[in-house]
Amino acid sequence: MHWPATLPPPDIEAIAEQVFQALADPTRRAILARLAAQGPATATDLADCLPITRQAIAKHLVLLADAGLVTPELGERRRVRYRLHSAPMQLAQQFLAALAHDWDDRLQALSDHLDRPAPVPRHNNQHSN
Amino acid sequence: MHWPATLPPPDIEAIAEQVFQALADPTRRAILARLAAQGPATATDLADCLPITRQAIAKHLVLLADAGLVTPELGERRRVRYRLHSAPMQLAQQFLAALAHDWDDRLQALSDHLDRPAPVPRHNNQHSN
DNA sequence: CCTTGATGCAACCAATTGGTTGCTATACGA
DNA sequence: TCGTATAGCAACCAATTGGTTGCATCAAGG
Repeated sequence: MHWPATLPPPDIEAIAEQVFQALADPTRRAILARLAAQGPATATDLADCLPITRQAIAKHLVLLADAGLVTPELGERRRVRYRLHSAPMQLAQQFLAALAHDWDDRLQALSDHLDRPAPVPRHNNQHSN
Repeated sequence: MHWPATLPPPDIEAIAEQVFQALADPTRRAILARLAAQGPATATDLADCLPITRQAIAKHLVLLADAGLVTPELGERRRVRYRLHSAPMQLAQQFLAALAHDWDDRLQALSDHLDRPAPVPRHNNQHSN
């Protein structure tokens, strides 16, 4: 399902998950690389320079379109050209950055806490061990 | 295969691919979230708070360790605790950022090129609309 | 010594995935 | 009108994946 790219994304994590899944496959990355290098292309075009069938390409393009990384646009002769769209990747990138930062924060807090399991009270009235 | 984390990564793209693959799975993200929230844990610990078996967790941990997101450390009673490691995620994040930037550059160049197939001369002699 | 709890390994299973072939429909050109 | 080329759909297939059960092993504690 393609939600219009102008509306704010319903869930950053969902977008990020789709982008991760999309980018985890080498064939998908090849498709994206081709689109980045030569601009919009049809599934048939892509099948010409990749060692798999047009239908396999088409399936990948559906997945990429769902992730928002690519948008289909109807051409003149009922041909559908797919154009690259980098916005969701930047979203995923921000998500990754936030996640890494969050992890480091939490782990730092944990380590701080575990280093001082019984913080020394300011008064010297510790009444037991 | 665990290459020692002290050596420089053999290939950024390979690391990124593994991180993407790792982060594409919700169970794996749950494991990582748990490790971020409560610190290092064993596969058995994780199985206690997730609805799948310890062996399933263990398989995910192998994958996560391969991606470098987690490092196993041998504990006292032959127990193996897994500790979170955010470095490869930051690498993947940088990879994503570079990729997005590269795409935008190439697409901008393409669009520039296609917009001016015959560059307009500087004089105001545009002879048609 | 025997029980208990934790790890590791292997086999197995079902669902998903990446890919193919085959078919239909449609748009253009000779 | 017929031929060519492209897009879309469905069925099928093999490999991978996420998960399970079962078993052998090892470390402590009674």
